Amino acid sequence: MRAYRPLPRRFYERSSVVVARELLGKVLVKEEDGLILAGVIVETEAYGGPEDPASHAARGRTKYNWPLWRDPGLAYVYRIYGVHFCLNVVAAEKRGLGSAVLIRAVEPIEGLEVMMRRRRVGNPRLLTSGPARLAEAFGIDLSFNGWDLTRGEVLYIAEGREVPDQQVVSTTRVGISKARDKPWRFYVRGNPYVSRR
DNA sequence: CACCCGATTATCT
DNA sequence: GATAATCGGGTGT
Repeated sequence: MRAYRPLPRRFYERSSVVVARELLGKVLVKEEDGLILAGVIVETEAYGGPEDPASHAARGRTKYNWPLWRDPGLAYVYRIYGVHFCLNVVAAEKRGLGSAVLIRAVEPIEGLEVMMRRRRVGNPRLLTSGPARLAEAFGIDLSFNGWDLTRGEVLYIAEGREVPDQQVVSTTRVGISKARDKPWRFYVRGNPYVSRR
């Protein structure tokens, strides 16, 4: 019996805004040769298709963003500022719409020692409280671009705990210059691993 | 080819 | 608060 149950593809076959909200409380899992890393998703952001100027889909298809136009449930990993990686999961009512959800923060629950070694920090709060921080802690790089997160192998997202609406905060997205009015960032109120800003 | 900007973070002052 | 890290993608000469 598996420790974590991967979310089925149909979970991701909804609008990215709905999926971003529903991903709160789910578990990001990485399995590397028996080593297990896991963290509860506590912060996400929804990005639309080409009609959302803040989305990478607005650039049209490029060498790296091709997963955005493939099946919901695939990972879209990109390099940012030349030095970091960020993890998205493709989410849309149907294939080809270009929308996705950025995983911005998780609360680490398994594999803390390995994460601390990779991140070279002692304070647990600095391990995974930001999209590039969690990518480094989990060892996520461009080799996972296009990875199918529904297969339950190596890197996937699993069932977790329900987060009641009362604990969910919706605000505008972080770090963008276009379409700044959309309230498509979601996080768990009071969780210490939510990224600061 | 040159230049600018970016879904970020660590490390200064 | 300011800056460097320096890759991917867009734009303009």
